[in-house]
Amino acid sequence: MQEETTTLANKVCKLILKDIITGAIGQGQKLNEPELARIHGISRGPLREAMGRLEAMRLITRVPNVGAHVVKLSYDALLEIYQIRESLEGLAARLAAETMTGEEKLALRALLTSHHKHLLDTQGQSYFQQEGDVDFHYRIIHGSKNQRLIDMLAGDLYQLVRMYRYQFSWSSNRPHQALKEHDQICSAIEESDGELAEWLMKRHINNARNNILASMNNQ
Amino acid sequence: MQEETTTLANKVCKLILKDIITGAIGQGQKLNEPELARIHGISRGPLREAMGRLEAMRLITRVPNVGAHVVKLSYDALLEIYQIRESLEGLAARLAAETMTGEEKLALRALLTSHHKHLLDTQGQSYFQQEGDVDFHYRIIHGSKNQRLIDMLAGDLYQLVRMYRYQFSWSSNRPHQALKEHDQICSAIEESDGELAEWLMKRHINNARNNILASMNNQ
DNA sequence: ATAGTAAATATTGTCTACAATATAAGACAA
DNA sequence: TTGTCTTATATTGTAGACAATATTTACTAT
Repeated sequence: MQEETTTLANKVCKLILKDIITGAIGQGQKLNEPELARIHGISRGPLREAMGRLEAMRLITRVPNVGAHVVKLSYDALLEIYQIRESLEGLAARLAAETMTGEEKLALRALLTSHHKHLLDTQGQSYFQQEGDVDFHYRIIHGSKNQRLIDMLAGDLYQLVRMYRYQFSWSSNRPHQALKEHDQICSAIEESDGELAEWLMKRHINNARNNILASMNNQ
Repeated sequence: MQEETTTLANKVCKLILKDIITGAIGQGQKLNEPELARIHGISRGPLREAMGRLEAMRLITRVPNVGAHVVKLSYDALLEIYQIRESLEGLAARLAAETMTGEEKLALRALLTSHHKHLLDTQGQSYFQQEGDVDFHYRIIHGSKNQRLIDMLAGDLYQLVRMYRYQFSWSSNRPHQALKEHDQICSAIEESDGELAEWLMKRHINNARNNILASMNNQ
């Protein structure tokens, strides 16, 4: 087994990333460089590099000579993200339908079968449901074979979505419906019907968006 | 007039960015830290921060303990970008049609009028035509009012597009057609017809994409 | 001559110290 | 008490030196 060799900035970046996503470092909180460096036992050099990456992901914002703060989540920003996801994941679904190999399609179907089983076992509501959703979308994104698209969706954007899931905990209260929609998308991909896959994916994400809107009005 | 105060990393980042986009620093070229620092008269600290941002824009790639290299442009990557632009700028056009103020719409029309005049004066082919195209798309993107979308399109993605324009010099040999398409999009926006604006923008970018494909086959 | 290995060099990663800027605390006047 | 200015403190930005890793060069054996 090869020893995983990486840079300090990388390791610390992942640690801080996790703290931000889970909320251990709260929204709007200031990131103090000497303090963070001390906590992780490194110097400010690599720490600042780590912070630079978090800034690139737009999880923190930096002002020269002032410092870095964790972004503040808002429903408006979340809706913006879902608009973008609808466009981009729609594209991803179309490309996936056109280019996924038979093997990949089988694996996607197998994933859905396992989700279906889990949903019956746990009667929805479980944490698994969230991760399952992520997995499904993740596979389709990668199935698009468009590297730039993959980077945009599976990189920065999904970190933010994860952050919202942790901290807004809106726990999509429509697991059966969502799974059914996944099924439809999967079928379209199996039949290499790109146009349909795109349309279904856009509707699927739009439904999720409306779900968010509804939970907004409840508060 | 307020003195523009910023950080060394910021300034040097912009300088190197320009050199990469114009090709002064060629594709695939290694970026030597001590050398670059000496050239710009700064230390390696801020230089590395600047490089971090260029990496975030995906204009350079870094490998731990090895170093940074300028990305290599390829038709495949360019086509990937145009697929994404088609989706995202289509979305931007729809949102712009739905949310642009009367003032913004007037300014957009004025821009097109000026482009039309320029095209007659210079019989196309001019450098201006490129920048004009950028301006038009830029305004629509900002008209969308979706900040995340604006960042994605007007930020990283457009730097790459500029780099391709400089170094592939495919000088879209269809200025009249492109201007006509801009006109149509502008009209749809003026009428607040979001659906049509989206459809026209997607076709517009797809045409540009086909133009690239054609110039690929010529080589 | 070539392949492989070991020393030498160069480059990147990291740390510490200092300079520049911003923030907080305290003194003074209204 | 409140607002403003001055001073003190803390934090960020930058520089330079050292450590760790990669690359090149030189050498040896086949």
